Amino acid sequence: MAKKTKEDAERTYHALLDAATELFIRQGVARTTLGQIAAEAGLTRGAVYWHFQNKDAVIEALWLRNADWLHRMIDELPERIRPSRPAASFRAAVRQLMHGVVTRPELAQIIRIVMHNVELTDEQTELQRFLILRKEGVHLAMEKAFRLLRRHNALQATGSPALLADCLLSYLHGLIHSYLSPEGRRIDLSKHGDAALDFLLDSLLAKDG
Amino acid sequence: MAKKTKEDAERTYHALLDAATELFIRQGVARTTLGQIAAEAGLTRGAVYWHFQNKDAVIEALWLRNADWLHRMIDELPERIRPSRPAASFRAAVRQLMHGVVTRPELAQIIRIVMHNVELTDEQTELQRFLILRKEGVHLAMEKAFRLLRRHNALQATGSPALLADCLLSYLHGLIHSYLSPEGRRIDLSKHGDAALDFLLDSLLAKDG
DNA sequence: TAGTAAACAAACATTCATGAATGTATAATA
DNA sequence: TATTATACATTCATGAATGTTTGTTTACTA
Repeated sequence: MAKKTKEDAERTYHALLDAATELFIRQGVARTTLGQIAAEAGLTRGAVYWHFQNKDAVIEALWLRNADWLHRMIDELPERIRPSRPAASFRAAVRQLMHGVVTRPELAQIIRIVMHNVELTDEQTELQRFLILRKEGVHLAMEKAFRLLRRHNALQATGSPALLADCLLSYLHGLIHSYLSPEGRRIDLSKHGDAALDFLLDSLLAKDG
Repeated sequence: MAKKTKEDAERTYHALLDAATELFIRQGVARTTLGQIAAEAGLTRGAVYWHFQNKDAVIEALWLRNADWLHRMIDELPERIRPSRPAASFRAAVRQLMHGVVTRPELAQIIRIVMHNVELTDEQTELQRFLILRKEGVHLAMEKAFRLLRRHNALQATGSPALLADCLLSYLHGLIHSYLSPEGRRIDLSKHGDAALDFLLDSLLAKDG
């Protein structure tokens, strides 16, 4: 087929990512072929290989396109701790994070794919290294936030900032993992998310002035 | 090759499961072929197809072989709540659960494979249905435990037993997921597991006596 | 208005996994 | 001891996914 205008090409690019999202969630990454992705978008494998090197590159591109908001929020996390009410402002920021996962479908999709459909192995692929780098960034920001909270005497819990970050991130991971799971019975974060979060935050955070 | 004695066949069966475990963890389920599993065990694909229908059946068999202790522990959970000190006895039982994951390599392996290397999709495979059934059993036992705790006035948190079970299981899932992850920096449950657990349990449980 | 490069389609070669079918040697058994 | 079922190994046919290459059209650009 012919060359399209730059906007057409961009539309093709997004159409391929959207098609891949659908198929990955419906039938998994391993069972989805690049041919199926192309067909789902009304294109051929040539289009896929023009825009992406391989299947993993599709997932990487999906993350870059859909998870931008998440990384911005997490990077802002330390700055959002107000010296006047550090614990409350931090709690609000974490709530907003979780709320974003619930209300932003494009974010929920890529998180669901990465959580439920990407394998983690000892021998790491390039995609795995890419995702691990992002995770480390998330952890660094969270650890920094907990260091700040301690400096503000806003922590009730003992333990290193790294450990506290691990615990909160593990809990968030578990809650979101359950919420985004295709299984029948799963926690409804839009209703009980804040209450669930509080169970842990009440132990970690001190009560503000 | 020749027919082996019944014990030989059983040894072959376990050798295949062990080989599969190694490869699944090292290079993932999708990138592992049945031929590789056979070769790793010093056998051929014929042996694999004799003992298992397909790759998913290998994982199912692995779960049945390695996760038996886990299911027994979880099923016992409600009975282990002592009317004299309900909160403390429950906390001890949950700790023991997590401790089992840390100290039992065969359990850690299958949990790691199921957490990190089995895809969850909308269109469910037989393996997924199998795993979901086990998960539901786990949730039922945990919910029953929380109902008991409430009846014993051993709960500080409000919220339905189902929600509380969701929260604790999500937290456990997140902690174990991190601990069993192949990434570099991950929480060390053998050192900080109990402290991490307490952060949540202190909010959920009342103080005994 | 060439000419170049982008955006695909289509065909191809290759690899590779699967499943089935068949072969075979021996343990169990009657 | 003859027979049968077991526990594999071996071979083969099929299919499918991948990566690559080549062809074609057209949007830019100098």
